[in-house]
Amino acid sequence: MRVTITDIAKRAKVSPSTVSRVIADNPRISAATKEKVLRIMKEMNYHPNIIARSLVNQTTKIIGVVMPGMAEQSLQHPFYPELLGGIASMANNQGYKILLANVSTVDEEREMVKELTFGGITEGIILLTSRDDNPTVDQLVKNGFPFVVIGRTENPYVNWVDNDNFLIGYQLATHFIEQGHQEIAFLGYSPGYMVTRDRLNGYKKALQEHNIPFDPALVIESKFISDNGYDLMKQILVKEKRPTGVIACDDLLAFGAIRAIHEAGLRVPEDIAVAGINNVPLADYYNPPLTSVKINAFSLGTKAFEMLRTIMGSEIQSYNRAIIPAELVVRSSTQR
Amino acid sequence: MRVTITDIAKRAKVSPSTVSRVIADNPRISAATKEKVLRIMKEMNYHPNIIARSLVNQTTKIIGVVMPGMAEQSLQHPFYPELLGGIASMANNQGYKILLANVSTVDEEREMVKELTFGGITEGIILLTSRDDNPTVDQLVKNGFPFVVIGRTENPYVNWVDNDNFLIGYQLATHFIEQGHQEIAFLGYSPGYMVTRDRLNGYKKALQEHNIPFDPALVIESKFISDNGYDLMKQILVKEKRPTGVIACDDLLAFGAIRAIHEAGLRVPEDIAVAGINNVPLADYYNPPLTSVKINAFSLGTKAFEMLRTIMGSEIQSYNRAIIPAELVVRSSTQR
DNA sequence: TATAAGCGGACAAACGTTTGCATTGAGGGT
DNA sequence: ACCCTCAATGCAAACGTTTGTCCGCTTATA
Repeated sequence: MRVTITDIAKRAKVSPSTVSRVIADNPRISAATKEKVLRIMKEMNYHPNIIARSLVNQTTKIIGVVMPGMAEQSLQHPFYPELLGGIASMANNQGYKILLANVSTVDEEREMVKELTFGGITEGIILLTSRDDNPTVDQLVKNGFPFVVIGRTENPYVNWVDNDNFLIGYQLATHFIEQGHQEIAFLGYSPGYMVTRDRLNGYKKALQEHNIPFDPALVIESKFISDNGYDLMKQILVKEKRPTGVIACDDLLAFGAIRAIHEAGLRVPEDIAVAGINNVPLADYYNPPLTSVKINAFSLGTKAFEMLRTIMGSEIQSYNRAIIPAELVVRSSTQR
Repeated sequence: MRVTITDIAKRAKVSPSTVSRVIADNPRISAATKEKVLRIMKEMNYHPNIIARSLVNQTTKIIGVVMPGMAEQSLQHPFYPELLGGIASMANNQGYKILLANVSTVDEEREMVKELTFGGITEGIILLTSRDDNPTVDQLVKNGFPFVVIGRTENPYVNWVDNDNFLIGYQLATHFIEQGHQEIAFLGYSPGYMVTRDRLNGYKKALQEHNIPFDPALVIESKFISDNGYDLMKQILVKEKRPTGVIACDDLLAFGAIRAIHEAGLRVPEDIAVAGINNVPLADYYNPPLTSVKINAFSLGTKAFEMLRTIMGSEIQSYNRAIIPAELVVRSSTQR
């Protein structure tokens, strides 16, 4: 049997309310009794029951983090844990805990979000998603629960945090063009994901600014992160018009692509230059070291939490967006 | 204002207890009222308050997962998220949620665990640790809270799940020896971590069985995962007696080592064979593809949860251990 | 017909807190 | 000596559930 506030009260010969006020450090309690109660609390190894406390003051100090398909390969990507780390570190600082919900299907996601919003256990939600047709988001908007999405969302009523993926695509393409490339493949476009769409658009913009015609044949679609770049790159290498540069939507894709290029007897960057996105730890150690874009996932996480706190704490409705700067990291894989 | 069970009761002209029993699908409620109440619940968009429920029946369906230094680089390692995914998927199936606690310091860990155990919010804890002098573990043992550690622990009163790291070291070394190697370096030994100690011992055993003298100079210490293998490998390459094989305690270390070897103008595996541990996704795509050991982190997670459930559900005290088999994956980096 | 049995539902206590308000007692001003 | 004030503490309601017990009604049994 756990020791409760009344046990303390009895032992200290005061009322439970007094004990409660001691815990809250209420100034109306005299120093003498405060000290006595505290001593007894130590003696009996008392710890307040968070559930009971939550019930009365309707606040749990818990936020929910909903991630898609943790069971799948996607979570093996270093991006997720770094993001999670950002959220967690900020949350910790402010005395919040994180309820982690991993969902595999859309239905599961909807059900989980429903439970988290109405169950009274979380005060706010951070949702990881980059698919743009997300019914969960609409649902959250509808019932006015505080939430922040990581990943740009077109629904105007949502608060989100993201990198500027358009700019990322633009900067990468510009970098290639400045290095003298004209035929630049775009690897890993995935129509359902806004991330890749934005990046592709940025890429197009850069081409346009330099009067390079856009060639749809150079865009290779894939199921976002999961597909491996090796196979995708092979698709490119068999084409008659071989590109001299490859922008991959993810470093892992880029690694696969480089391997395919090597196998074809070509060199990186001399024959084909390759860049990835996300700047995974290995990018720097790969052979050749891979040009990439540092996404600052950790900051993405801290910012998301900060935004969520703002929303939860404020009476006035508002819709916020935050852009976390990404930075191009040029390495040998794109430098002659 | 959230809609409560009494709101439903009023509207349905029944008592709150009846509504509660409808939710619990209690057979004492007639089909007619059950149907009526359910309809009204839908209409009013009712969802039970989990906090209140938890308070009365002393069960939250939440388990805590305590990870060290999420804020640090360690969590970027694919191992953690895969493990987390295993825990989460199993937890989800059984209607449990996960409270994620990331702690940066030992003090923080102790404080967090105290809160989780006494706060009444979690029913059990999974602790990730591989340091063997862990005061948190002793604390948990002392107050009899159900918990499982991921990582072998010497304290006899703890339940744990782990790979057989001794066997992993043994198998890797044997593999090298069978390939004709005699001078095999061991990269990434970290005295504070049982996992690397076990692996080193397995390695020694294999040497001994083949009458190869153990040479301490071939063991390169490092701060577990964080150090990069590139620098460590350089330390080896300057030595007069160059090994022909390298066992790295982690794939990331191995990648760095390979890079250093290449830079020194040597080839893998012809001049020096290299193997890692953990079998990260990239191991298969690296150049050359890296021999590694599949750790099955996902199973580690599911098993840990399963064990925790067993402990929580059982009255009788018992101390359980589980070994998740690891499997050697031989690739070109160690094959002539 | 009287009564036991059984069904469906209501009542109220309990879970461990917090908090507005009431109560008590001491001290000070008149 | 009286009242007022104020400080320190106690009382009890409330948060939203669950659940043991009791009650009234119907139906079957003797």
